[in-house]
Amino acid sequence: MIEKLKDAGLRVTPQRLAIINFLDGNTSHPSVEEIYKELKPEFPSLSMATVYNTLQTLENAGIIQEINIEPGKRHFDPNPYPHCHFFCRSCKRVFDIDLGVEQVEGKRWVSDFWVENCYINLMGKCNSCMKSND
Amino acid sequence: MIEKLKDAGLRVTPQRLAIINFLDGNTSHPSVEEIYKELKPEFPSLSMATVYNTLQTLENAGIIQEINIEPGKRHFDPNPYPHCHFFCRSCKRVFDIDLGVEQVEGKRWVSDFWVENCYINLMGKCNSCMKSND
DNA sequence: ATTAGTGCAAACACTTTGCACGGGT
DNA sequence: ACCCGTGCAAAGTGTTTGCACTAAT
Repeated sequence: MIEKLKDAGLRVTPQRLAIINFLDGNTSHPSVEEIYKELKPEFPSLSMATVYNTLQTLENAGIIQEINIEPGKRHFDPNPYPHCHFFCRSCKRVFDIDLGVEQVEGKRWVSDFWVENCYINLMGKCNSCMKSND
Repeated sequence: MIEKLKDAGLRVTPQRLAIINFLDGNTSHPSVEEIYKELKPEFPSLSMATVYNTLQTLENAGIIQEINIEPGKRHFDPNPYPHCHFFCRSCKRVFDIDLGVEQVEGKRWVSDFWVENCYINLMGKCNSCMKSND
């Protein structure tokens, strides 16, 4: 991921490294605030603005993907390739979910629209919330 | 739609009628503010709170569907059945788009998740924004 | 040396809440 | 008469912005 940063002509700063390290291999699909809270102890000077900036930058560079699944809250996924997500309305967590759907990658025309991204979002309750009746 | 209101045990108020009338047959997928602005002249006393309340109520009753496609802004569709949407990043409009995908309706288990809704969202640029280079 | 990136605080956009009043049933 | 729905204002949540300072190249 650090290589990808350099390749994109972006500067390697401690803050960016920390965010990348936290996201890399992370399957929890954290929100902006979760990322901030996680890194704040280690980086007391870290500001929300930097987290927002960095995530936006990484997304623009195609290194991560934004997940717009929880109304009014942005989540991020270190895996930039299209895949399906599930949002639990009860515990508010985001999961990867395999629907066996083959998602087309890359930009293309679909009828009258120039499609750049495709998102498949499922909503409901995760198993543990179902069990505990939340 | 008015019948559906009554069937759901909801009161038929002028505000709700106005919102339903505006949405019914409307394919523009308006945001909350667009609905408010449209109806305000006709209903000077109308408040945003009522618009939010009503839309939430109609969604809960399964009469309309919410579309979470523009980050940080809610849109609504009078068609409550699952179908695909396209969001133009340039003009910020939401369109119906036919992918020829058969979407399953109703709640069901998908692997470990209790799935209640499914959304397929495409993002990019609409034809007219492509042409005008916006 | 240059200029991209950071951090702070204030501003912003959208949504929710509490409560008194009014209208639908 | 009951009580659901409305409207107002205030508060809440998440995000963006402007600008001076700092640090990566």
